Amino acid sequence: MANQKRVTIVEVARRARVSAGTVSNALTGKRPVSPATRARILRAIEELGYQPNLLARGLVNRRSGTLGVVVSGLEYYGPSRTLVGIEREANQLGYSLILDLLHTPEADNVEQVLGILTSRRVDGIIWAVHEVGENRAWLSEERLHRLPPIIFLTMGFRPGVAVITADNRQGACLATRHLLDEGRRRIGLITGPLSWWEARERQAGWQATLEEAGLSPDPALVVEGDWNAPSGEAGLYRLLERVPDLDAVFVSNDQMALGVLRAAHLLGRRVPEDLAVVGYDNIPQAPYFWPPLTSIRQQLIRLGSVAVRELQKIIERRQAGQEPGEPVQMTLAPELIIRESSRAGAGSG
Amino acid sequence: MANQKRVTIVEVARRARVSAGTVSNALTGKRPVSPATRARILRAIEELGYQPNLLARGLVNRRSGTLGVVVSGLEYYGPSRTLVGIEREANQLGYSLILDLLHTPEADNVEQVLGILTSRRVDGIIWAVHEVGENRAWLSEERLHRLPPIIFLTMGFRPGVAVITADNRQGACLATRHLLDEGRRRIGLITGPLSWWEARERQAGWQATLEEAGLSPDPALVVEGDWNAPSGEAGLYRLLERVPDLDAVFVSNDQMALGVLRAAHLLGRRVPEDLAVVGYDNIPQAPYFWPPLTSIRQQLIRLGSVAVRELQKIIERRQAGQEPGEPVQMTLAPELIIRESSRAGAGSG
DNA sequence: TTGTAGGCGTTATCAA
DNA sequence: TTGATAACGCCTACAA
Repeated sequence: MANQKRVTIVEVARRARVSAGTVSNALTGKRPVSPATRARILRAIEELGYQPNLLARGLVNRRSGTLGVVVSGLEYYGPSRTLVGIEREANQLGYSLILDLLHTPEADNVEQVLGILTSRRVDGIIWAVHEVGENRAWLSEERLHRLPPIIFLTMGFRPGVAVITADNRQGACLATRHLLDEGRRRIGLITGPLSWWEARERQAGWQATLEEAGLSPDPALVVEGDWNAPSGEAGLYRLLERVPDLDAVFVSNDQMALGVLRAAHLLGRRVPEDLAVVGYDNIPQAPYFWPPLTSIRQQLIRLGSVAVRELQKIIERRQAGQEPGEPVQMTLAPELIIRESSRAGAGSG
Repeated sequence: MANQKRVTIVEVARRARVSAGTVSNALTGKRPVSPATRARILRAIEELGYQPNLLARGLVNRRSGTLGVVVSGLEYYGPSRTLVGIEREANQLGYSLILDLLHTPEADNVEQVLGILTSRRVDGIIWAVHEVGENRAWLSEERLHRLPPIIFLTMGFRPGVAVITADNRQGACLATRHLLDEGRRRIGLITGPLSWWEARERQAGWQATLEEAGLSPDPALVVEGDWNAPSGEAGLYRLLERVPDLDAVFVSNDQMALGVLRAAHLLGRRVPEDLAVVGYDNIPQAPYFWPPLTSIRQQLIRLGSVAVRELQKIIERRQAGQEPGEPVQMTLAPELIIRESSRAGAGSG
């Protein structure tokens, strides 16, 4: 296994009795090759078990055929869905993915991650890290200039930056309006940590919808959670202390909503009769909560695939030496999934 | 931005008034460089914003510094945890990850995936695809020989193949023994699809434990599910038809257990008084099920990190031209997490 | 349609 | 300790 000559394009060429360049042409199709020689070449490749070296290829072409993907919160449902969408589309377009995880969205090793991706000469970057606190501080026009094309997921729009995101505000509107339509009037809100952009967006949607309906978004109706179930449970206790006649809660994710359901159960408040509950994310378990949970579905897989396609456009434009043009800023519509936890007529059967 | 000369190691060298080789040595530390010149070099790097080109480096070193990771079922809890562990450790050891997803474990594009990873010259591969049906048919000694070092997760041991896996059989033993200890005697089983190795292992653990206790693992006690909640729900109905005095179920994952809990609820069977339930995986929602679900925790993050470390050992050995030696075959111990769904004394409060 | 020469950005070898 | 020089494996002019 050791003294085998490494099989390169030159070996293939030798075997097929052509030059290396011709093999290259046969492989990439960038220049015509006669059927006869192509056949010889393919046979040689087959016999030798030749595999082109993409490192070498990338070196000369100055494009690696890779995309850097930076993700946080992969342990949650949302990010992993998005990653699936990214991978699928990237694969489709012939890119490989170089994956980097930030173990917390506030991670301080951003420069290190960017450095590695740059050194690996990725053709583009997808930044799928939740916008939290100051974790976009590094994002300056100057910094972007020294980076490959990059597209951001899940953050607010800002000039000069390509952003694609699910419409969180709209999702919250759908949820809140639904509760209003069901005749609820004292609608509480359990948010995610307000340092998170998404949490603030969802709060804004709730607030706007209430105001539109002529109701006051009383601060007493709002409790800040931490995305996890225990904070949802605690949140409902707090809310009911302050607002005993609460008749609905919009909870910023399903995980916390699960805590809310438990609290309601323990307090003997019937859901939905006494208290309607709507979550967010529509995780796979939601239909099996007790009662089944109304929630907001986001097009997360689609988010991922759209991001890749848009990124590719940017890459190609830059490759062609064209001006970047106005960066995409796109928003994907959410969808309300109604289940028993908020349905007027629903009993607990 | 166009007529800027690309900043390579040669540019740095020119600016620091040394040769390219010296810059390389300063960077890699493979050969000594005098403090003075090193300082000049570092300054030049700084001023130029130089980023080494890892493609070129990989080409000459014949090691890319990347690991290929092939995963299926990323939408589930387990695989994404494992991936987190892999990424963390890989990062630690200085590897980048090239990610490939199989959208179904029976995927037929295995050769394509292997081809890409080989072409990208990954230093090693982690195959984190569930063993299902014939999806290991490609795995032959001959095939392995033409591949970079590779380590498999989640499959049965076989000679000559490096495998690291959570101990599914042991997990099932823990679950079943716990139910026996709680005084249960008619213990049903809802399995995953039996084409899955893990499902069979868990069944084997259940069966062995029953036999050990002198009980018969009556086939009537077994129903095959599909890992999803509806099949768990349907499974309990079927089970109770056949075995009306069933007093416990071991369910092969938490998702199906969620369905079981719903079925029990709808039938008015109290959990755990009438029916004890144990799941598998210990997903984050499990403590918030109603009642909170007893489950089996697997060390999935650890599985990932151990896999990377073991893979590195193999890589280094091969790099050093040593014989591969006996491949690792390691099993990680699971842990029983007891909650109300199976606790004797537990009421539903 | 095919061959030849040169270069992509690094590192390793051999001198100095 | 440092500097030339030759690979690494592939692609692209340019020439034939």
